[in-house]
Amino acid sequence: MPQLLHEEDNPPSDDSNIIFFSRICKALSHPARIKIIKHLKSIDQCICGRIVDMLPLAQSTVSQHLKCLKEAGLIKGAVEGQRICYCLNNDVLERFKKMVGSL
Amino acid sequence: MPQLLHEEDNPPSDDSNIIFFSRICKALSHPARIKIIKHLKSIDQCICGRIVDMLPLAQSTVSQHLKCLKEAGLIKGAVEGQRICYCLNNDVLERFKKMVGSL
DNA sequence: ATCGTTTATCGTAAATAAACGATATAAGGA
DNA sequence: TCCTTATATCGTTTATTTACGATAAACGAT
Repeated sequence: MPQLLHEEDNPPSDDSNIIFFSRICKALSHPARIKIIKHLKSIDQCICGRIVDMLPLAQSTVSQHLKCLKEAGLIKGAVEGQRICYCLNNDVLERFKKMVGSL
Repeated sequence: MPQLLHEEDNPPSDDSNIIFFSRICKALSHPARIKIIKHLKSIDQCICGRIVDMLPLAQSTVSQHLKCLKEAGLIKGAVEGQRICYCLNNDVLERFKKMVGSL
């Protein structure tokens, strides 16, 4: 019987781990984005507008940073009526921490 | 008696911690540089030329990546006659790991 | 003194990132 | 329906990154 290939069956290769890791690092390579992560950590979740208020940057710039974090998988955004509520994606954060630990 | 100000006396501000952290992340935001770090971790120290051999990149490009890691403080290079011997800077690496832990 | 080896730096081209204002979109309230 | 609010996206400018080949600098060996 031929073996079925499911993504979950194959542990990520060393190389794809490194790619994952470098992507997270890139997402965290800007002070504004680190501040966003720390803020979300401290208050659990946050409306986009509060994040804009927190940072000395234009709304469009903050939106760009949020997109960057979202694309890296570090945060998730949930629509709440008119607003977007952001929170950390702890799975990704934990995977990242583990990999840093093994540095 | 006026208090003398030594750098070491002032714990780094939140902000300068964030700057430090973002710099390290930027240094680790490229797969080649992560490979260099992992390699140095696994063999403790390494002549520049071996690192060049390890990576599918031109010598000048690798030299640039090494410079980037050195400027971030992650590695140190020691002249050994004609060659340069690179090794990790564990102090910086440990400080980074601690900060990741507190994410 | 010259030659080969090793590494760093320079110059440059192409790609990506960061910032902004302007504009689009979507939801809620009048 | 129209207006306001909240957020995302577009278009643009400027700066930075990545990669390379060519060249320079330092050293050891001949």
